[in-house]
Amino acid sequence: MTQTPSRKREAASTREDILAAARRLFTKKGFDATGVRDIAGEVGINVALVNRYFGSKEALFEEAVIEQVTVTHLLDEGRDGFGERMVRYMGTKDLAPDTLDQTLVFVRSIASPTVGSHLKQALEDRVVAPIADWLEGENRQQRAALIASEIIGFDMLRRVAGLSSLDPEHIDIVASRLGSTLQAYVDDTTP
Amino acid sequence: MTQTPSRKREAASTREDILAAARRLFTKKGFDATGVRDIAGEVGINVALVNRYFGSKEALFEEAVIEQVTVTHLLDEGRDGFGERMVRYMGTKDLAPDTLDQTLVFVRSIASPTVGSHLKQALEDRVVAPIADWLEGENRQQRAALIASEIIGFDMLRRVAGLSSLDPEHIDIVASRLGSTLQAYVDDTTP
DNA sequence: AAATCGAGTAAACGCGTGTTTACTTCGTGA
DNA sequence: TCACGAAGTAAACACGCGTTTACTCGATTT
Repeated sequence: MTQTPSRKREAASTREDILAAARRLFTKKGFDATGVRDIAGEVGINVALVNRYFGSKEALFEEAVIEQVTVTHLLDEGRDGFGERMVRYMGTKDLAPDTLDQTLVFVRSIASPTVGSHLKQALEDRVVAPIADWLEGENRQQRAALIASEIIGFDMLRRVAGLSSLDPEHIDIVASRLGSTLQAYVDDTTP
Repeated sequence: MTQTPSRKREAASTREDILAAARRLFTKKGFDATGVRDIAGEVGINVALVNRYFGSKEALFEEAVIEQVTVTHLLDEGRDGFGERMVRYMGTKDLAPDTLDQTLVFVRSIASPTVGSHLKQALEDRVVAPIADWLEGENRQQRAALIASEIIGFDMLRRVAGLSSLDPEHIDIVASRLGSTLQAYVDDTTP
């Protein structure tokens, strides 16, 4: 009668495995619908290790998700052609990503009594504020908020709600329209 | 020792009270974060009555929320000036409504394993499809999906995420920009 | 006035959750 | 080599959930 064989016994890589599994599951099902036993099961470890390494499920979410929230990499390519580039990027993303996906985890966890407020703060500090700084002209705060809202709204309806009219096969129609909408916010030209 | 005084003893109005409390709480906290004991507590009745009148929490959600989803009343005033009118309507809604609020309940329950799929279906059948029928010209499905995504995205960031840059005091800036964006989708004029 | 039937209550059931405690197992340095 | 500390496990804890069962109460009906 062999016991369940114990694991690699390497704290650092186990920690990373937990983080990776947490990102995958939090993205797929959101914070509340993801159990610590789900995470431990994916990694192949005992439940207690999650709390041992991260203190709590909430703290794990903080490190696995919140600390990773960023948007600067999307702004690096400059303001020219931002709209269409962004829509094509967002509009062809995989429906079932196996890594952290910021939009999905945001939409699927924003209602959580536990981590919802953390996500709101991260959106404000790490998404909208950097976009506002990146813009030029007047009303940057409002334009940045509108840019974020259109991108998140689009991604929510396409990938979370599963609207087939926004499938990648219609990317050209969507990219030309939503793309120029976003570009108008970037360039500060009311259409 | 007086027992807890029993209620009015009127089935029809009790049922309505449960429906009203359910709409309020589902809107405020979403399906998963709302307990049947919360609902019963608001009405001032015993928990068992909820299942007695509605069968299950899920069936209660169906009757209290899903069956109420509609968008036609927003389309009645015609296509002229739709964009600005819609943004002003959405942009000045109360932050803490005490009745069913479609956007809030959608965003806060879309990740639910229980009712998420019902909400997706309702969005497709009772929101996007009627908008598409209401439009004229080409690519109605895509334009309708984009209209819905912008409105929901805006409302989500303003009222769920609480972005202060979208506060009613900035309604003029937002209405002129997002309003003309929406109008361009309605009129089928690429800006 | 007694019988009846439905509205409402109290209490428990079974299950799943995040977390904690006590234990075992293994690699390594004195 | 052997003890020590860390990595991992097993099992339970306390709690909240949706749901169900058995009961009480009260108004209406005959």
